[in-house]
Amino acid sequence: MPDPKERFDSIIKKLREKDHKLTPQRLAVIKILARSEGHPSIVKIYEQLQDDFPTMSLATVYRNVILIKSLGEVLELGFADASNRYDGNKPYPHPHVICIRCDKIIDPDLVGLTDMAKEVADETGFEILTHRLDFFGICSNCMAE
Amino acid sequence: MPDPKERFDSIIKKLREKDHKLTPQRLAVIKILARSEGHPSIVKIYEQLQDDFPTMSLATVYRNVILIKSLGEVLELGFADASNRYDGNKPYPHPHVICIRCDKIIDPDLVGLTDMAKEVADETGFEILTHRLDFFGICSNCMAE
DNA sequence: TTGTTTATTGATAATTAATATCTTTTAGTT
DNA sequence: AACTAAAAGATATTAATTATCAATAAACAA
Repeated sequence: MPDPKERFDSIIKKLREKDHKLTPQRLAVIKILARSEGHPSIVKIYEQLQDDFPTMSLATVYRNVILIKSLGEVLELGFADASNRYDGNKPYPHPHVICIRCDKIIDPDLVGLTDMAKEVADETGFEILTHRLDFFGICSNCMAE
Repeated sequence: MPDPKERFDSIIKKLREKDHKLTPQRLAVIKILARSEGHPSIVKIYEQLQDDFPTMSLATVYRNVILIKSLGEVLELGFADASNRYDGNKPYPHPHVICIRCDKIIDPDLVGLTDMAKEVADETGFEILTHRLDFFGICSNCMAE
């Protein structure tokens, strides 16, 4: 797992390059994204900021996450039920394992995916730009119940 | 590709088993799902039925697709932008290649995914129930433009 | 074939996450 | 300290999906 501090600095650097202002709210969102503990949702980020920024608007969280995403510094895991989750710690495509009971998301170690992308490109004639691999199941905690 | 006729019959069989009524609208939706040419969206299915059922409600398409899905006879490819697509021809998990320009979706031949599921299960302690693998890129047609 | 029951349809209202709008505030700079 | 443009906060809007409900029709029995 990349160091959250380094991730924070990378994101700040990109924002400075593009002349975006560094507001306290923005920095706070980035701080959470840089860690991305548990692959938080927008609302989870919003809730985590309630103590420090009680007046913060949910729209501000949306706007900032979208901005960071536009810089390629956060990976969006979009779901059809709109329960999107975000990973600003590893913003590049990588597989996920998702518990359908408790919604926990973890990153497994898995190799051979880039080979697959190449294989698919050769077979289909597509120029493959990105990919997404999710495994769905029940985590050991939830299974114990 | 499984024979659409056989797929149609399998779905009908399951509906009979569960004592669901076979309305003309339902049969028409199933006929399209059994083929699933191009992995249609709800609206695409709706539009295809306009000639034969001009008064059909969009809600009816939604309801029937959801019903068939609840029987495990259609694979839902959910997307965060709500542009969901459906495959009633191969209702089990399989990889997809998606053109982000023209929204075409095709099924590549690809092996080794079940091995991965096993690998992930061993590593994470999850009981893996299903998975989803999408490759995103530009198809050769769109690239030629 | 007719009648009865109950799921399904069609039409529309309700829901809800995400986005847009607009005024106020403030970060960055002169 | 003043200026300017971006961002925040509050709220309205949007749009896909789901829920509601009266009317319809499929399935089945007499």
